[in-house]
Amino acid sequence: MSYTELSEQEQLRRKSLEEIKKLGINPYPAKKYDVTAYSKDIKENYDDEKKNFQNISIAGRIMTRRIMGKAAFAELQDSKGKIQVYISRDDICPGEDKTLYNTVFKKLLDLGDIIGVKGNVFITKTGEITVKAKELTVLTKSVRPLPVVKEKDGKIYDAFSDPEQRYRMRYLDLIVNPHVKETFINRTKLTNSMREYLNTKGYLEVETPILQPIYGGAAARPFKTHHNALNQTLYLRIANELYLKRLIVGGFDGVYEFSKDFRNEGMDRFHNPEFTQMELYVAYKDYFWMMDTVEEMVEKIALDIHGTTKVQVGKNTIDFKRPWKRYTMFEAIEHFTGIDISEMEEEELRETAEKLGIETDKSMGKGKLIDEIFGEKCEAQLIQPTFITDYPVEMSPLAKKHRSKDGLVERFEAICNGKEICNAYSELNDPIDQRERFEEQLLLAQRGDDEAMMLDEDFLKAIDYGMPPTSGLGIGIDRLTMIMTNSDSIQDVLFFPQMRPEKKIQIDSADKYTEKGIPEEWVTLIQKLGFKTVESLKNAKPGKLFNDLCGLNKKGKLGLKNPSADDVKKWCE
RNA sequence: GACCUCUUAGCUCAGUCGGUAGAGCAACGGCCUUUUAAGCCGUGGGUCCUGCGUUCGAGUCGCAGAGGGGUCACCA
Repeated sequence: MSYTELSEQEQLRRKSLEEIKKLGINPYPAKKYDVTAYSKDIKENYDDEKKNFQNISIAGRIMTRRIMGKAAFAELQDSKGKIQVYISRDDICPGEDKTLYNTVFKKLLDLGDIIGVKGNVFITKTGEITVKAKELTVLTKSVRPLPVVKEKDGKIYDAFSDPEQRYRMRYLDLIVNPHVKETFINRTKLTNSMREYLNTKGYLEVETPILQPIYGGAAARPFKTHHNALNQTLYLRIANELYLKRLIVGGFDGVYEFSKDFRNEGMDRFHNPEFTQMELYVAYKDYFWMMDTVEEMVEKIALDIHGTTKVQVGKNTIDFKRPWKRYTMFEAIEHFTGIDISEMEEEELRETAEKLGIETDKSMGKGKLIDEIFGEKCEAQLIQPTFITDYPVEMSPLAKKHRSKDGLVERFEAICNGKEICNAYSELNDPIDQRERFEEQLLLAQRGDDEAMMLDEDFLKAIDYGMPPTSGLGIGIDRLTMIMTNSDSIQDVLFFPQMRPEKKIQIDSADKYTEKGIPEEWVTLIQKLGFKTVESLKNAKPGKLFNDLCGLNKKGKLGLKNPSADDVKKWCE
């Protein structure tokens, strides 16, 4: 990056950086800085009677600054929040030399710079808890201006709100928008709480392959990659179900994994190509047991994050208090449409779906039709956490057939705020049935379903040896986090959501210009005027370019020797 | 992938009927020793997303493209 390409403010900051160095101050010191107090703790615990928090050190970013002659107030932001700092010239410069205040603090430091302050806490006349600085240390000079967000009485002015910028530069979002940090802290609280719950129950956290030779455990298009040494196609996992089941075969009673999964499908506010699921498998249990477990676990999570089971999500207050409502899928459909479809065959289902205004096509079998009706007519209306049980067998090739109802499997999903948050089964452990189900999937694939599951011989082999009756669960961590943090987009609960790359403008290097006889010192100026490649100069109007270049030279006081109009004309040929 | 919509200063945004761009904050120069979005006076800062077209003249109109957001489709 050359100097003249920088904005005015960036240039000034770089100049300040040099000035600081000239004063013998290292703007990026190597030595550790001992922080002994944090903004939030000071604000919560300072007691003016006791005069605690004396001789403390804090460190953070300068967020606002108000300078009044020999004294100044600054707001410092550390990892926990903001606190005001009072800096008076004669406190930080007790001797004759007032450079640290007059020059360094007043002139050379900017908003966004990171400093350390040592001093005593007191309360100002206006009642604000403030650190009175005795020492000030420059810890990091920032050479790019921060977006400026102002706040008064909890009201935000000029918020840094462009979603593109916020997601591409999440670090800025985190600095400037405090609620963002809160969301991500709560995300980690959520996984910690869940992990704690599972560990207390004695289940083992494990890790299984992300690169898989055969993708399985869900219906989705995968990301495909290639391993050179093995000369083999590998897929990024879409789920880890089949590996965790192998571990149950291997004799573990309960295993779980927080699993980054990858699905090569559309993106919207509920979908990101990589996302996180927690999958849990417990031997000798069934799906009724698993419903109790999910209720208990999610209730605990709500309590750990919010201290209550009630969570505000948009306009809705969602109460995770046990027990949750339970519907079979047929009951739910009857409840919301008034139609009992439990005895219907494929043709009648198709007609019913059409009557309800749902588009159908020939590739849709019985199970898919039922699923569509449910998805269209019921799901969005389920706001309070609700279990939907007993799904059609066609949609669930890894779930055990229902103990008493033909054509159904022992499966449930928990729906909350109109969206699925988890999916669980009594796992299919009959190896013969499992093989047949995979073969049905192959037929579906031939019928044109490009998300049908692949047949995994190695997994079938494992099941042949005998997997105990097992209940399994997959719970969407991003979705659950969205609900628990009142976020309406998945991008708000992922630090770095997937984005298209920013377009790079093609820029020629300086030697391409010098080859044409253009002096090197003019190259950055020419580029600043929009001619990023030598080729593009052919489109330039030489007279205008000549004027512009001399203008920049004069305006920027660069002291370069102006080229002649003829020189410039030659450059443009 | 389709449709709708947005893109102007470091940030948030105005910009009328087509006439070479404005505000607040931030920055810079002043005044000011406890301010509360501190204030007051002054100054600088722009590839109006990109390209092409219409026009004497385009931030503004048309077409194409890029990126973002929303809705739909697919999915969790």
